Amino acid sequence: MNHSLTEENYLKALFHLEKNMGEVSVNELSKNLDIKMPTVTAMMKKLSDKKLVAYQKYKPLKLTDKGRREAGLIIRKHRLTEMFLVEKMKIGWEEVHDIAEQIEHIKSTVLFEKMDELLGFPSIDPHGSPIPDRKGIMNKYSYRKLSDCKSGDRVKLSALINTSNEFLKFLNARFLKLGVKISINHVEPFDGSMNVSYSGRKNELLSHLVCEQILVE
Amino acid sequence: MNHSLTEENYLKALFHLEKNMGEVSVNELSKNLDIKMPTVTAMMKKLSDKKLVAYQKYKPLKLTDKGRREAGLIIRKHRLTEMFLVEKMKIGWEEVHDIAEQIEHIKSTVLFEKMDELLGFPSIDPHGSPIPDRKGIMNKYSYRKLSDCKSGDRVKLSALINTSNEFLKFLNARFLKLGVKISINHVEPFDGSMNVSYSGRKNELLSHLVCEQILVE
DNA sequence: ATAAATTGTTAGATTAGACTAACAAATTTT
DNA sequence: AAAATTTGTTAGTCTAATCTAACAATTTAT
Ligand SMILES: [Mn+2]
Ligand SMILES: [Mn+2]
Ligand SMILES: [Mn+2]
Ligand SMILES: [Mn+2]
Repeated sequence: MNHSLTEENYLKALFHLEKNMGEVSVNELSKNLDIKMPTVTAMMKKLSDKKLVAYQKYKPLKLTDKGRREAGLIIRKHRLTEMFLVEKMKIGWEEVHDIAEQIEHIKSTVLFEKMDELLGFPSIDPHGSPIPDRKGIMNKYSYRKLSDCKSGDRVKLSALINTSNEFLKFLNARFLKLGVKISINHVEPFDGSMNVSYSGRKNELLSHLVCEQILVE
Repeated sequence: MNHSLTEENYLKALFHLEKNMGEVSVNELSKNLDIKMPTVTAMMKKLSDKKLVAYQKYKPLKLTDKGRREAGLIIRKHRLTEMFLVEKMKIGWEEVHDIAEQIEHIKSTVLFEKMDELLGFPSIDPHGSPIPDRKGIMNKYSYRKLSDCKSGDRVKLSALINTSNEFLKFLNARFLKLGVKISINHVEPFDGSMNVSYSGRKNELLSHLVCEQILVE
């Protein structure tokens, strides 16, 4: 129940890869963390000793229930922090991830309980991602991609797949943020780009690549 | 300009010992950090290479100006954090030190600038200790100890020498906090204990040991 | 079914930060 | 001044987390 910062980052990465890809290979985790494969193998054995990962040579990596719960709790701290930084400290949503990446490792129950309380027990972070509960359980959301919508649809921007600094700045420049109601005027059949309108902005053009990163309901 | 958490803790400890004791020995620093002397010697050499400590074999340890500035900046982050946790997050002053001990190592300018701004650029932390400025310079305060006051004095509780969890809980139990106006009714010559009154509490008895930990003006 | 490419493991080295044991210098006591 | 004590340094070991090089297993392509 007490892990190093390094172990925590491995758990978190594994959790996210499992969620997005299903089976996770040593190679994938290695690339994701930018850490060489032998180092990853060594850490998997260590986490296996701690019963956080079910490790078997040459088999896909799998978190144990315990490992998944612990990872969920770290992600909870990460997302509560991001929400706190945006809502209570007025830091831009494109700046909070790097700070949360560090604060998620702080050992303190009271700090995160206070954040939770002051935020009114939020269920999503500033990018629309779900905040795992106190047991580390994360609800998966069921939004669809903006790129899957059709001409005439009127939808609400609810979450993001890509939450990188660069993408968030791209959205800032176009006044796109969570909650914005988007009307799809036209979908260009050739490249899948969309002509959309939303609060104040008329006929904004969004590439297919961008529309694939945006989740709506 | 980029130090490990470990290096930062050494710098901070050195800073505090220099401030309180003047000359600092390897032995003192070793005891203070609860790290064996050979480890401390090794770290002093490392910090010497980084021009943060002026290290000479068998001589007292001395921070360089650079080292003192860097230490000041870490203490600044620590104390801004404590103030933020108490003022903005309503965490008890006896709980914030352990959290700040971790958050002081977070790498982020915006986080601490926001704290500073939201707090209205405070000059002291929740225990009355001065917050170093943006250059890492710390004003030393010129309060006197409650134990140095005499019968009939009316003073204001302004800072604490001991800021341990236990002492803070002791003060909590007696409703003693920063800003409280204390009237000294009587000083017992035998053991130096004081009979004092303050907002609501009449004839509270404080031992000499306790009075020595309280700074007033 | 082989061969080639990719993926994964093992072995051995490195760095940061800790330790103990042994020795040396400095300080204090006698 | 000599002896005893304390303080500080050096040398060598350990663990966590990283790496590279070499080899082995698995998967993919031919
Ligand atoms: Mn994030
Ligand atoms: Mn992290
Ligand atoms: Mn403190
Ligand atoms: Mn610290």
